[in-house]
Formats: sequence, C-alpha cells, structure tokens
Amino acid sequence: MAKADTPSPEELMKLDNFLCFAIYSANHAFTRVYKPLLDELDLTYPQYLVMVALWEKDDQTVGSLGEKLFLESSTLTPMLKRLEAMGYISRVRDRADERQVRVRLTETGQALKAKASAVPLGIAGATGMEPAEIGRLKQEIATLRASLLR
Amino acid sequence: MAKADTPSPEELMKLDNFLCFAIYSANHAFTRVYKPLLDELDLTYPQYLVMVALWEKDDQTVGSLGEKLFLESSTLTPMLKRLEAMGYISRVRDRADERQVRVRLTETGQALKAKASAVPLGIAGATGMEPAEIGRLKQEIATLRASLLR
DNA sequence: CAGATTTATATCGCACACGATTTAATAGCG
DNA sequence: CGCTATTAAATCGTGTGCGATATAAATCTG
Repeated sequence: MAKADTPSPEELMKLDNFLCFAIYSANHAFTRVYKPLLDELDLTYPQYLVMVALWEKDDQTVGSLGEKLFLESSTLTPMLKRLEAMGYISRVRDRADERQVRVRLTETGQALKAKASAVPLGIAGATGMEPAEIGRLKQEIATLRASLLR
Repeated sequence: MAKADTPSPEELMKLDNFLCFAIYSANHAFTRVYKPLLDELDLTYPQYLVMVALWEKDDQTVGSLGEKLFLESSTLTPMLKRLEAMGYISRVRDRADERQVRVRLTETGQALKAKASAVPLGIAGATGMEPAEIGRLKQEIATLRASLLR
C-alpha cells in the first residue's frame, strides 16, 4: 500500500524528525554564515534584521518594529540602544505622543545600506538554492509561522 | 515570458523576502507554542531538545550531544548543570577518559519521557500541516542547514 | 475634568548561544 | 620516558530573547 502511515511514537520522538529542530538548527546555521559578513558592518545578526527593517521603512516606533520582527520591547530596547550608541540610529520620544519612541536612521545608518548591499547575494549563495526555490521555501515557512501564532 | 527574473536589489532587501528571517521568526513562534506544553515538564525549549536527544540515546558525552544539537560546550555545560540540578540527568566524568563527561538520564529523567509523549502531537496540530508535509518541509530545511554549514 | 483604564516603552531576572580563553587529561613523538 | 600537541569541558564576557513588572503618558468615563 502506498498509504502515508501515521508515524509511530518512537519515530515521532527522534530529534532528526522534528520540524522545530530543523528550524532551530537552521537558524543557528544562518547566524554562523552571517557572522563574517556582518562583522564588516559591526552588526550582530538580530541588529542587521533591525537595520533591514529600517532601510525598508525609516522612522518607525519601537512597537511597529516589534510587530514586524516579532520581538518584544524588552528585546528591542537594549538592542536599539546599542545601535544608537554605534551611531546608526536615533531614538526620540514622539512629540505628539510621548509614550512612543521614534527610531530613525542616522546619516551613517543610511550609508550603511550600501555597504550591506552585497550581503543578501552572499547568503543566497551559501544556501545552494535557486532564487525561486528560496522564495517558495520562505513562503512555506512564513505560512507555518502564521499557523503557529494563530 | 515565463522566465524567473532575478529579483531586484530592492526586493532582495525587504525583510519579508528573507528566508533567514522566515526561519528566525518561525523559530521564535515554535518557542512560544512549546512554552505552555513544556511548562508542565519544567523544561525550557532548548532543555527539551536535550532531553529528546537523551531519550533517543542515553549516556552521551557533552561533545556528542553538541554535535547532534549543533551546540557548543559553552552553551551545553550550563544547560546540563540546570538539568542536573532539576534531577533529570547526571553528569559524571568518564573513568577511562577523564576529559569527557558522560550525561545520563536519572530515573526521573527517564520517567519524564512518558509525560512528554503528548507534546509532539500537540505541536504537530499547531502547525496546521499534514504529517507527510511536515516531513517534507523538515527535510528541505535540514538540507538547507547542511548547505549553510558546508 | 478627576480618577480609572489602557497603551507604549523600559527595567529586571533568567536562560540561551557563541567566540575566545583556560584547564586538565590524553595522545603523539623523538 | 618526557615533552609537545591535541582534545574535551568549563569559564568568561557580550548579546539576544522573553515574561513579569514598573513607569509614564494618553484615553476613557462618569
């Protein structure tokens, strides 16, 4: 029979059969591949993601960055302070609503985008996948993420 | 033309088009879904992965666990000490080679496997995917990880 | 418009995660 | 055999991440 069996409990409990572990370890692998490239920019991998979000849309609140990156203020605030200390961004309370903090790129932060432009290609190369394939896999994982967060 | 275009640099620099970000955020999403289930077992998500590795094969060295989990001793040592303090594992220097530390499940640690047996099904449900589909996606990501670490 | 409620960030404590280094033990070699 | 090189864990410093809580500002309600 070519019917897809329900996996046995033993098979289910093997680490290498865990989708979550594949993602967990692939995430670490990405961090490692990014490291040498991001060292040039003096950025950590999460800091790079914040910069990408700001390059895409400047002048965002902490909350809006958090929504896009799926991060809490308790994670972002210290990160943003480091990026500010490095001179890449500024953090200013919104005049109209003092609860909010507006995060903006500095000149240096904007200029960094050019230096970072080579990064995506380097990463794409390391995946050993075609652009179309990367896009498809990315979409599948984004859908999975949405299911998990439902 | 139905030819697959090479993505423009602008498209490449959008966060939502990053495969790495999909994986990064899906990993966080998994952590969140696991949290309430693992709270019952008094385990964090990384601790759970260590326990899964030990349930699959007991009596491993720190190094062998590190290879399977893609983690360094600097990460594992403190984690294992916590699991030991909780009474789930024991850490003993190997008599034949005192450099190595053998990690073994305690009775309590073995017994925990039964309590944890419901977890994978709960997670699988949260993915909203069929077992076969989960397996395929898992394999694709494992292949990606291998490429990245090459 | 005063007091209660909600919202936006920040702070704190804890647990990863890693690179660089240290420590201790084994293996290799003349 | 003794000395060096290698190997396995542990330690240290830094940077995420998050839950719980605190703080302060805006909003809502009577």
